This record gives sequence, C-alpha cells and structure tokens, in this order.
Amino acid sequence: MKFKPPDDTVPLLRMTRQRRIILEEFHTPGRHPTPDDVYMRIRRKLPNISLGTVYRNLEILSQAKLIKKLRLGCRQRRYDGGLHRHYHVRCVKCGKISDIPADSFPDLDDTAKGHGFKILGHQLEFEGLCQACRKAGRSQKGR
Amino acid sequence: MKFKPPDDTVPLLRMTRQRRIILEEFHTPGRHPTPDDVYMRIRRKLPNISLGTVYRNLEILSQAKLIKKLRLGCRQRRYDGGLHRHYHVRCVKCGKISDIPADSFPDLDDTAKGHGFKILGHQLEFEGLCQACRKAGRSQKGR
DNA sequence: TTTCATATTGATAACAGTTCCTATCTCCGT
DNA sequence: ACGGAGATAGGAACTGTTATCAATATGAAA
Repeated sequence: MKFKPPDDTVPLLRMTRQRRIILEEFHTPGRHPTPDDVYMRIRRKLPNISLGTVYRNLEILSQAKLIKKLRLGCRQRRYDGGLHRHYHVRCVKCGKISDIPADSFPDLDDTAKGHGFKILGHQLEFEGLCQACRKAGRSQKGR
Repeated sequence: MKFKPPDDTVPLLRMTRQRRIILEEFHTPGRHPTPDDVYMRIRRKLPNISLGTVYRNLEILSQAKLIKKLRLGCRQRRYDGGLHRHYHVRCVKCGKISDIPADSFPDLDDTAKGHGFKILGHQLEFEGLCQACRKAGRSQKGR
C-alpha cells in the first residue's frame, strides 16, 4: 500500500508497519498527542520503535495531509487526527486541550486578505481556564 | 525607576540598565525580534550582557505587559512592542513577519465562549507568501 | 515467488532554544 | 556608608527536534 507523497519531488511513500500504527493512534478522536505521547503509547505494540521514527513519520503524515500539525503556544508540538475545521483552547493552568468547532467563526483567511500576502492558512489557539481549574482557583481564593 | 510587577507575589521590579536597554529595542515599531535578535543588537551597547539575562528580562517585561510575547509557529519565540491589537502573517518561504490590524476581525474571544472554558486570550497567526516570494515562485514556475 | 531498487528503520550524535545555578554585584532604603 | 533584597554574568544542563548512516524491510516487476 502506498499513499500520496507530500510533493512531486518525492517519488513514493511506503505504508510501513510503524507508519500504519502511528496513523492508527489518530483514529481516536479528540486527542492531540505530542510526539512523545505517540511514542509512549506505540511502544506497547512496537517496543523497538525509535523516537526518531515517530518524529519522522508524524512529519511525513502531516505533509501528506493525513493528520494535522498543530503549532501552538505550548512547548511541545502536537498533532491532531481531526479532519473537521476546528480550533483549540488550552488551559493555562493544567495544559488540557479541547476542541472548539469553527462553525461560528468567519473565514479568517479571507478577513486577513489585502495586506500584501497571499494567505495560505492560519493557526488559532485560545488560552483559558478549564472548568476543573476554575473551581480549584475559586476555592483557593475563598480561603 | 520601578515598574508594575507581573503579579502580587513579587514586591518590586527594578528598571535596571540592562532591562531599560532591552525595552528600548521595542520602541522601534514593526519589529518582532527573537531573544537572539535582541541579544545580538544589545551587545553593541552592553557587550557583557548574557543571553540568559535577555531571556529573563523579555519574560519579565512581557509579564508586566510592557511587551507582548508571541507564541507562533516558527521555531523561535518572538516578542512584540506593539501596543495596538493586531495579528501577524508569516511568510512560509522566507520567514518574514508582517502586522495585520485586527480592526476587521470580530472579537474572537467572545466567539469562542460557551465550551466550558473561561477564555483569557488567543494567539492567531496567518501563514502565507509575501510579495517577494510570490514573485520568485512565479518566475520559477514559468521556467 | 524471487529479485531488486530504494524508502525506511533504529541508534546515535548533533543541534538550537531555553532554563537553571552560583558567585558576584548593584541598587535602594536606612 | 551600610546591609540586604534582588539583579546580573557566565556557563552548564536540559528539552525537544533534526540529521546521519549502516542495516533492513517494502512494493513492484519479472
């Protein structure tokens, strides 16, 4: 089995066992794992896989548009298997990440036109406090 | 001279020579320097300043809201002295960064409400091609 | 099924950005 | 002028990511 290469200069991409198992990680929706997350989980199935292979394949899979690379504010990079248009909120306290559907937002790329750039896309991430951390904060303040 | 501390736990922040000169870097508008950029420029005036001091002070100044920390998609962190509400476009080819005024955008924080998080802010960055790189790309394709 | 060109792997080293640490120094209030 | 809180310099340590490379596994053709 092969799949579409990232660009025309690369002749062929093979769907290896490692690559397939990495990709399977993204079939569970709502997760936004870091490369290290993926590495840790995958080692149950492939104990000998190397971290470099995980990095390499996440990059390749995202270039092939099978997953999405998130370039967010947090330290580590994350990847997302979600296909639908959506944004993310990150809890500034605990780091939890949730999806925010993009339906209610206007076409931001379109709004950004007219400043000398050909707009190709955008990254939008919200910061906030999740419910749990909000509760924790309130009880602390109350003391 | 003193300035407002990042939060109530810190009693006082001194406006030291290093800190002032770092801050002065941001009086020139339209720049979005990385810590290393700042370090390189500042060493003309303060040859003995250490990179660690630059990092520390950029963080402190941004917590004190005197500059803004940009957490964008590119590898290095950037800081922005601009006070007005605006977003950024980054050229995917050359890395050039330009401002995009936020006037024409709706209140994104408000739009993101109602998903269990208390929204505190957001980071929005556009990716695109600047005029120069677009021209270069076209001429290449034409060949 | 076998063969073969080559994409991919795993291991390791290299790397860049950032944080941490300690001794020293500076500023500010007294 | 002195004392002490807090800042600095310098460098080492750490983290996340990328590059290198010999050995291996893959997919396609015969």
